[in-house]
Amino acid sequence: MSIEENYLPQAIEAAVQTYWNETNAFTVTEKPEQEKFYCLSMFPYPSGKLHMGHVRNYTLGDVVSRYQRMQGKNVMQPMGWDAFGLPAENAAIKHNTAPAKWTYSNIGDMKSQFDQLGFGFDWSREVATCHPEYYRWEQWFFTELYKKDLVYKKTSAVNWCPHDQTVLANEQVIDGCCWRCDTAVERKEIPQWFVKITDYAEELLNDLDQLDGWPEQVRTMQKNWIGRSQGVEMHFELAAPVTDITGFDIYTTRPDTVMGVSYVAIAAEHPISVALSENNAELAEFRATCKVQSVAEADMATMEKLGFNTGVKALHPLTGDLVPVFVANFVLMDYGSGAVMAVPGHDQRDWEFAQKYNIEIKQVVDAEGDISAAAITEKGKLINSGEFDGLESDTAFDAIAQKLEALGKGKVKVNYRLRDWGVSRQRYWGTPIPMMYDENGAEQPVPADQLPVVLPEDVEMDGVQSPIKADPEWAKVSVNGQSYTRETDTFDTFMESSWYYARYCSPRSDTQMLDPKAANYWLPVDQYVGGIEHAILHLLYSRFFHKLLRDAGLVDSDEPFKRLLCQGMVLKDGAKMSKSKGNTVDPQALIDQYGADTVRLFIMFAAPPEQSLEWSDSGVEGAHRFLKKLWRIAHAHLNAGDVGELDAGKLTAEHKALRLKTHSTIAKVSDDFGRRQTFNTAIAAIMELMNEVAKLADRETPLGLAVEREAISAAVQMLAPIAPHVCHTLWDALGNGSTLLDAAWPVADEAAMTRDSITLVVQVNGKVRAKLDVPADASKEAVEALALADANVQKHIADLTIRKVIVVPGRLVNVVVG
RNA sequence: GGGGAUGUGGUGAAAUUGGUAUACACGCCAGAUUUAGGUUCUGGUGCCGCGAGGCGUGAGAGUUCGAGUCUCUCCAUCCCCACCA
Repeated sequence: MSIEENYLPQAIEAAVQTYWNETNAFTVTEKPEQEKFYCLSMFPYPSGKLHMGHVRNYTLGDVVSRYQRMQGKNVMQPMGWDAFGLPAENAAIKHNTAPAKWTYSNIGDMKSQFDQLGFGFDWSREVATCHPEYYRWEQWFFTELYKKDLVYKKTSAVNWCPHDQTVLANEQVIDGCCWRCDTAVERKEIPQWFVKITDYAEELLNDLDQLDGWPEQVRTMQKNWIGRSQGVEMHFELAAPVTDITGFDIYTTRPDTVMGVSYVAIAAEHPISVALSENNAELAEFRATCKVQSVAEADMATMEKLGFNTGVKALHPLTGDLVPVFVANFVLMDYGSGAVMAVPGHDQRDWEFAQKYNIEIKQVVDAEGDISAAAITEKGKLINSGEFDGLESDTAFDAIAQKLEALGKGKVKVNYRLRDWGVSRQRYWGTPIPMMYDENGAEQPVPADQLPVVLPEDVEMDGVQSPIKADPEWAKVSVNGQSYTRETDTFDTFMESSWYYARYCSPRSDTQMLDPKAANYWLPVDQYVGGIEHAILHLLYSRFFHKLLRDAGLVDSDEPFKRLLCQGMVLKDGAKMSKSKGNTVDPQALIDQYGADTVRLFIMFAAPPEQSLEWSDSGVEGAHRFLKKLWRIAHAHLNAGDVGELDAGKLTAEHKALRLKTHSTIAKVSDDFGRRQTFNTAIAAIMELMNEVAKLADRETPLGLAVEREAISAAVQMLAPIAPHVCHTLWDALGNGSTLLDAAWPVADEAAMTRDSITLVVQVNGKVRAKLDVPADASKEAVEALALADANVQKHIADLTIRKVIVVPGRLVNVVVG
């Protein structure tokens, strides 16, 4: 088959995409006898058009998918839409439309761009999280979790704008004010639904060790987020009861310092603080100032530490000494028990607080440091601690814990930083929470046969209140003759994205959430690709959901994602591409100008996947130039004459050299694709190979053309996952028909890679003084003799004494003189 | 405050197990082809030096025959978490 002389990407790409389309090239089914490979890229939020970050993400996933398919695997690469979320509401208000309409229109646009980029998605498995067929199963699962007591309702603090009468997400609070009306944001306590992720904290932490296909960085971030700490919970009695409260618990990780306690601090929302403020206007005012502080301000840590001395005293659990009780703005109600023991001698924050409020600073641990200048936070030997004197901190931890336990005043306790997952959002564009309330306000899950609770799509947005909250009729429901009121909050959109990877295995099932047979064939995901910004939340919630699905008998694995690749950002002029910075590059314009293959090639070539990628227009030109060169070489080759048999016995030195390059390139590229996932170096190696092909002198003889054919074929196959359209066309032209997708990945021929001689570097005292061609099988002694015989080496040895000669076979000789 | 990443030519980057630092590409310079622009091809391109040679991977020390790579102390940039008791 002949090809056009010029590389015309638009025509080629349209034709190849039509071929894939007509042959359903990426539709897959379970084939138990074939090894499967599930390659998943994080589904996008349908925000409008594709940006470069999307292109990078999905090109990576597509390259891995196509490579694995050429390894003979049954590859599933699905795609869908993370369709619920706040931006749709804002866009709907701005464009005076409904969120659903805006979302579906964006999905159409983005899908067409995906097709233009040549991504091999199995569209028969497409899901959109805003479809009732999808979210009904999430609602069903939530009611199942409710029955298992893994879901509960609790009053919890949110950011509240008193002017707009609405809840704000953390990112909508700007400098403590509402992003929309600039009113100061308050903390408000409202009832919300929670899922008990803390029940799985231990397993989520321990199973991180299994995830050896995950970046260490992500595992560390999750570990820190879960934040396991081992400490002691201990009880303090109040000297006199406050209303009916006689005492309280504190949590500490340093029970060894307990003899240094000189005050205790409780949170502003602590029951004792609440009770005392009833009759104490000053305290009530202090609590109010704490309340104004936003829940999410990043500068909380540096905020001034304020305390209020309540005048109330508590009894030290071991000495019985009276210690003052402070209400402090830095104590968090929802960590530990909302109260802390303060040891100014050995905790810097307590030390500063004690300085400020003139509280005694006792030293009870002997370690390096000056207690009059700063707290001594190092561990050491206990002093001034009565019966515990002389014990090391770690031993003292156990001794003091035992003593407290014996006295019934404390016990060892593990605490997690991780909190239960609050899933209620007071917004419209999300999955309705499938709960309802009777006349008495008692909660009840919506029965399975009443699901889904459908979110109305034809609505008008007023910009303040959710349409399902604004319409009193929507919430009215009658079940078995009983009247109920529906929950009008919707789920956090992380709920939908926590299980979509599993739904892809049986996306059309309308009788169950997952078909376990399909799910257990495809799961776990073999390769997950997405942004590092999801390192904690999405990936932790998905891991949690997978364990919930497992415990519901729907999947039989413990973890959802075997191998994880987090791609870096796309930068321009050193900054992340973003609309607000005005430094974006529109992928569509590039596809129109150069074709999808050039865009894909550049983005894979410019940097390794996990590093940030600096955009360069001239770099794109370079990628395009390479594809043109590949085309030109192939075109010339096809017009050069008949290709003969590749008879290894008749090869010239030039032929052998090119075959050596071809097969060592195959070996390198295979390793780069499979093990290292460094596609940039793989492309560089293929470029080197083509540079060698271009220099080939014998392009007339059948044997020379056979050697060239071998090199070009290998290059086309290895480049196929990255630039699939041009490679499909060239592969066809080389006489293979439309078989590239399933063409077996080339295998390096060891015989072609054997060298007769190798170049050896000779150093004198670590400096290169000569390069020698030596027979590949030369002995160490022979190599050493050859190296020492070299004139330039001799010159540098001169009359110095040879102390040592180091021979690294195949690499170098280092002569040490002195 | 805690955790992590990164730092190499004019630029993006490579060097995988401690063994020739700068592969591949961009840019630039020179030449060839072309009426010209574009395209394509060839050669050159870390710094100092006429040269022999010397220097060179953020800075400084250390281990080693040998360090971009390992250890320690700094510096800079970026990211994440952050009053977590």
